[in-house]
Amino acid sequence: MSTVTTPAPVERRESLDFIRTIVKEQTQDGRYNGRVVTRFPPEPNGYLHIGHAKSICLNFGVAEDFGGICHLRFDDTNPETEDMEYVEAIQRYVRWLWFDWKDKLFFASDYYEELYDFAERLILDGKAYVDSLNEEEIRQYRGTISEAGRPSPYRDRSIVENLDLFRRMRAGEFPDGAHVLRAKGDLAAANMKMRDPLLYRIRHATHYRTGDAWCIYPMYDYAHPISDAIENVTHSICTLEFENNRAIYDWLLDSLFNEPRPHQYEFARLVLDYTIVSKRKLLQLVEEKHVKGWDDPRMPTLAGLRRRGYTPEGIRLFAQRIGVDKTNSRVQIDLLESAIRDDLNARAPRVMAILRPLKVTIANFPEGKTEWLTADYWPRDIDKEGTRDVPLTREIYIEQSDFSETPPDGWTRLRPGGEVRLRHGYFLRCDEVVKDPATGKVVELRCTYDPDSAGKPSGAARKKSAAVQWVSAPLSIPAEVRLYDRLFTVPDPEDVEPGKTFKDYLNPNSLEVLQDCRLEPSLDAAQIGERFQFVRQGYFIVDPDSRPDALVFNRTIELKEGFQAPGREEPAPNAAIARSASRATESSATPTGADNATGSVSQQRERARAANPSLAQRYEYYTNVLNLTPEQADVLTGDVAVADFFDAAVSRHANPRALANWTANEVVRELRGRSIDQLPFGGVELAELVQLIDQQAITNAAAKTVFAEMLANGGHPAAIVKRLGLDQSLSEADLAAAVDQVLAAMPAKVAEYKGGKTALLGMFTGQVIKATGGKASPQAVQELLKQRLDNGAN
RNA sequence: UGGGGAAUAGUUUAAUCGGCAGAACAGUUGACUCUGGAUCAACCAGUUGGGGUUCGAAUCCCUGUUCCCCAGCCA
Repeated sequence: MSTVTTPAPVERRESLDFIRTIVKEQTQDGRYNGRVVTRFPPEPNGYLHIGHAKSICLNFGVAEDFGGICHLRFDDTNPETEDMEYVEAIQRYVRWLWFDWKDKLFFASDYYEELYDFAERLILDGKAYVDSLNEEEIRQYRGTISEAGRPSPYRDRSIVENLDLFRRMRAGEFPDGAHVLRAKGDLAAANMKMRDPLLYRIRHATHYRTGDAWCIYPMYDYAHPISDAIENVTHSICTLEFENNRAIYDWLLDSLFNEPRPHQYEFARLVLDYTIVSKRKLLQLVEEKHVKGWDDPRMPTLAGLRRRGYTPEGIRLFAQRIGVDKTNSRVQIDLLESAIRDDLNARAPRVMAILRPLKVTIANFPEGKTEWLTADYWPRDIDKEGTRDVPLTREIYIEQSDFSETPPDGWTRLRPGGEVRLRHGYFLRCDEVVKDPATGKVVELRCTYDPDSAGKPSGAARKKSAAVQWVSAPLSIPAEVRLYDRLFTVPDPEDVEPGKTFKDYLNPNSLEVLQDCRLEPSLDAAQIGERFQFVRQGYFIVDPDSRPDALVFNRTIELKEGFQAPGREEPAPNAAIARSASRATESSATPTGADNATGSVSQQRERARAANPSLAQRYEYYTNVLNLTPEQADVLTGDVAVADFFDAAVSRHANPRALANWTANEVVRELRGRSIDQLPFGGVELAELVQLIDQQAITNAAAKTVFAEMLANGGHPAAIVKRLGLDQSLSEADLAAAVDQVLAAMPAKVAEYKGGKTALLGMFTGQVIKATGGKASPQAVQELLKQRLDNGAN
């Protein structure tokens, strides 16, 4: 049997994630002429892990979905940490996931010359300078999050001097740290990243690709955006912690390139329960021998997962199912495991293996006889065919856990005097239990089989007994089987108690090696990397440690447990405890009632009133005389222009309450940064609109339409109403017709409504109002709808 | 404490214009089964709190709360 070697089709999500939504819009509006170019930009200084898999699936997946391409670019701008070994490993695992970068393999180090030229151009444009402060001084000068930075004394060097210095930096005239190239950003920027970010530093180090050709190296914030632009990337997708860096990204590309240029979008990185992905910590696990290496099957590296037996398809399925969003989240391990099982279920042939053997002698089976029974590789529900023969002999092994002297309720396996089916074979009855007199441990079962029961239905009496796996004692083959459990005992190993480290949460039982396992003989020729389901136990893969006649299997994952045998040790009981504990911590934070508003926006308005007595007076007037709520008055008096707008409205139409609502809710929302007097209409026009509502000349819904029109093009409400034909001239007959038409068009929904789903009334209402062009009044519509629907008249 | 982000079932996520809160995983129950698997069916369960606008709010307005990121010559 060999495992399938083409990617299985992966299920699709029905809706687009926010990145794909953006890409779709932009391909449709032609911004990039329909081009979609993404990139996966690893730094070759470590191994890929499950978190990278999410990013790979996103970047390559988006390209695939929109007929574009994803570049594989190594972001190798730090000579001290990078290595060719990682470059190769990374390529290997991207390919393993079945992704293809075609001929688009790039290295930032190939752009060093170009990058350098752009830097000179920035200098020439007066946008970058050589700073000669040392590292500590630069930190000092940068300020903190609450205080602005100060300009470096070297910030105003002349272009000529900057150019000269920068060229000499390149020429190797200075030692490490003597100078850096910095962008002229904004030292007072609240975004720390914009306080004159470093572009180049001096490093007399040998680069794994460029050797000693360079002694200045670009920083990520400089190299990354320009590399994207050089490659004509359209969508540069990265994780959330780079959100602040986007300001540099945009600043740099706007300085150097024209639209359409690349743009950066950020998504939330994967955080998986019971897993760490920090390079430093992973390295520590390897170096301190908590695991056997980078590809230890307990490691979250792609190397580890592969060796464990996880499939690329399963991992892609997992990525598909967790989706992409900007919410920081923790994914339960079940989601991953379930995806892997789903994939393996359809592709791993079933075989019989005994992990913890219990000897069974079948008393009525002739000594020396071997009966070959035909066994299917696949269960009925899998659409695949294939069989092999398994030998039955007088002495066999079954799983220790399939026998119990004192079984609990609901036990379907073997018990003294009880029966089970030998899978693919006969029924077996346990007649006698043989124990070690010294320990009292069960060492053998004496049984008899029913020679007439092979291949026949179990019958009612035997229906609820299990069908257990077994192997011939003399004809089975030995194997080592390695059982893995989660590496950590807590969901979040990085969330450590004081005085502890993540290593204190290592699961001591994460690996269990079974030496005395017995496999059915068909497994004799199993190849490294082949996957099987050991019936009723889980999915297993042949480990590279295997030698001829000394097979080693890794348990990829257990089958979903439908029944937990009592007495069987649960390896990670702390899991449930830890989980409920973490939940308790989460919910222990009880919201406290807010006394005084301290939000910055409300503070600004308060400050405005404090600074301007006229606003303060108006606040009093609005609350005391016009009877507005404090909240309304607050919003209206935070800005003179807004208050003026409102006053103008009130003087035109004396309904302060309604005008306040419109101003505070609808008008303010549309400002979005601009001042209220930049709107194409004023308070007077708003008042005219409200007056039309008050006079019942138009409905509220129609008023919203008019408002949108005023917003777009200005104009007088009455004129717009006329132009749009929104006068409330809907006759009762017209309304009734609209209602009937809507109901007739949706018989299924009507039935649902009558079945009790009254929430549909809103939907019907909306439909009718739309059908009448906003002319119908909601109250009238709903009254009529209820009449029609509740009378049950058909 | 400044700036930037994010809050929808236990978990990960959907929800065109303001109009039916929909899935998957987990859990529970049942059917089926020569895997206590798979499959099928059903159930459980949700809009971060408080106000407001509206006939109608996850969605709009106001106001709280919580969480994440930023002060590397790392990426």
